[in-house]
Amino acid sequence: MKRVTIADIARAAGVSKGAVSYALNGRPGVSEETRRRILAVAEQFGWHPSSAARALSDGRTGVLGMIVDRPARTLGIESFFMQLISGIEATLSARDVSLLLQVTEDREREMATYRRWWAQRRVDGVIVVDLRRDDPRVALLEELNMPCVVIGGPHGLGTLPGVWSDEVAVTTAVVEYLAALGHRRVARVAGLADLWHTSVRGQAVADAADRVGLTDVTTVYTDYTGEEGARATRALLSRRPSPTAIVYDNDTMAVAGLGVAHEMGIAVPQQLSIVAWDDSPLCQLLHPQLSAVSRDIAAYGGHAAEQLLKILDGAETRSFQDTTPQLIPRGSTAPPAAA
Amino acid sequence: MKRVTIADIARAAGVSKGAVSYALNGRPGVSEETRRRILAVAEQFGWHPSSAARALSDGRTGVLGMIVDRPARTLGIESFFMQLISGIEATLSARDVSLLLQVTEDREREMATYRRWWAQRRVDGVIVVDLRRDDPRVALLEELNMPCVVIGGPHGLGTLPGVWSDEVAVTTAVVEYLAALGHRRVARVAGLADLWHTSVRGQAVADAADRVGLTDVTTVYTDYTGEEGARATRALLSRRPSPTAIVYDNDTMAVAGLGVAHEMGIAVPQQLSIVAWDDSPLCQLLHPQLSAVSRDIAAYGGHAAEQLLKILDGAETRSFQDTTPQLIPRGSTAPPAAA
DNA sequence: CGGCGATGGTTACCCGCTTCATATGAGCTC
DNA sequence: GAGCTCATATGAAGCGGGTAACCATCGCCG
Repeated sequence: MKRVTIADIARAAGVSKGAVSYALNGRPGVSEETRRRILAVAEQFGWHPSSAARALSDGRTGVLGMIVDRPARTLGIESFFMQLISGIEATLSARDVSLLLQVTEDREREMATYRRWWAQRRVDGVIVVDLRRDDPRVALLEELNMPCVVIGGPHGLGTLPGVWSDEVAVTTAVVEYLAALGHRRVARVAGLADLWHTSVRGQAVADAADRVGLTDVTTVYTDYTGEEGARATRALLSRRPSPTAIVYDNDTMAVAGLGVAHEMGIAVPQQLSIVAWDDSPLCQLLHPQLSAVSRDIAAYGGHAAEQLLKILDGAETRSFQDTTPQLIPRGSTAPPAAA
Repeated sequence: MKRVTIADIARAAGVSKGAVSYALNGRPGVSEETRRRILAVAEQFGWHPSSAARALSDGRTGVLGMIVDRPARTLGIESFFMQLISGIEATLSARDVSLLLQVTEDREREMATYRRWWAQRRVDGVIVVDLRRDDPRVALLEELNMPCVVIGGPHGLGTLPGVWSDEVAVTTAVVEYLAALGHRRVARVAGLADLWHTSVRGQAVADAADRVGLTDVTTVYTDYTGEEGARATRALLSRRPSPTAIVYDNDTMAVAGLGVAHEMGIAVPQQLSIVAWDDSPLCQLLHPQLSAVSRDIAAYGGHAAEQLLKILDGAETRSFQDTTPQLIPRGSTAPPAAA
């Protein structure tokens, strides 16, 4: 079954291929009446221009790429990416741009994919996630001169544009809040040590702790899984003296931590306060409900997509600061039991 | 900065464009020595053939599409899709095929996108999820004659190939297990009523209940969110007599249900047994750990991708039955308290 | 009435790759 | 050495659009 092409439309409308192209793309060169006739015929045939032919001719594919480099095991448990993706999609689909997604467990492969995608002109640009310290992808993308937006920053971006939020501000707010409640021994169950935002939060915690006079701040690094969150929590709660508050870098680990507290007979929030990073519906389903740092992840993705589209439209590459995440206190935080 | 094309490679290697093409694609027509020389030059230039030009010429894009039509709100909470996607990717990336993803909240838009993708030749085929009863997408894809694989079945597929597992068998096993424990009043908090697998499970529950002599089986339909799972649980546990066991169609709702039981002072598993559908690490982080129906979702996605690739390679369209999900009993199921 | 600028439309070439038809020449056979 | 076959390589035609350059009308003005 032969497929419909621009030539078929031209023939059916009694005009040349060129006229069809002009009509379709809203360019001058055809009268309003002819344009309408052509569009009607196209509609009737259900014709859309071949993306390959169009891409070949004008060099644009209408596709953005995104590579997620996390083990499958940790991907499923985090709602972050799915929310991010739906935010990106909401922006893109309004402009008929599509998202090419790659999931890999290998950083070399991710780099190779950027190279290949660009060499093949498979995408117009990419959205980069999980910015790391000394991230080799930054240099690669600069070298390739490939349009992109990094979700993360403002540090470690090189000359690349980023979309980021003020992690320092909210981290400080969390520490100050816990200090104000009376906590003096606070721990943090962090995520992957070499992600930029992990170290930004770490630095902010240290600075804020200094300022409010917390001297006993412990950090444990994990891979974001519930297992490691549980293990870290057990270790922390087995110390003497043990922390009276723990901040988790994602909700899964916070849930696991709550479970461990139950298991060890430690009452939350009476004996232990818990704060989850990245709020999710899950945080409100538990007892007690988890105090959490909340941000609109979908909007975040949407902004990144918008920035990238602007860049592709010729705008100067600029970074974008998103709204600052907010701490939402719920039932899992309270003043510590009298020492 | 002009980009490298096949002509540059041909010139540099001192051969014709045709020879480069043959060498690259492993076709006869060039000697081994020439082939090696050409490939070396290509490697050195970092050249990859333009996907657009290739697609235009041979009609294949090397891209598969997938559309997820769920509200963003419910997408994030379910690990299902992310796991599915990583499984699909694992299969695809081994063959340098990419996945085009669209997230929409609108069924009309999903249908329109299939039409557009196919008319534009943007994808070689699609993976279809969330099969519904009387699903209009089936007729559309049949009409378009667009290569596809449906995740779901074996019913309601029309002539389309599907990848599915024996939901009836595992559902029956769950009911029989609960009956064997001594439960007589069992409830099910189901997902979206018009999804095929929801009704398949419903029918299987009814049949099995009949067979083992459970007469009191209630089903409540939800949108998979924790909120609705909690609400449904509250309603069920407020009845007199109330069910002694509840089966949930996803893990999020099971977690919510556990929370409600806590809230109402109902002991799990002593007074209420809970079974979650689709196991996840989360199920093991709670106390008690949730008994769950487990399946390898990533493998499921991988199989779907494989089937579709086979079809694209000219294989006859055939359905594929995946391994049957297994019930994994944990701490949330026990014999009911003596009535 | 000739010349001029709009307006509306056509033609032909280009984008980068695959592939078919064709050419060249080496190695054989009779 | 003429005639074949086989292996290797080239040239050119298309794939389906975009667009620059060109052409035909027509109305208008001097």
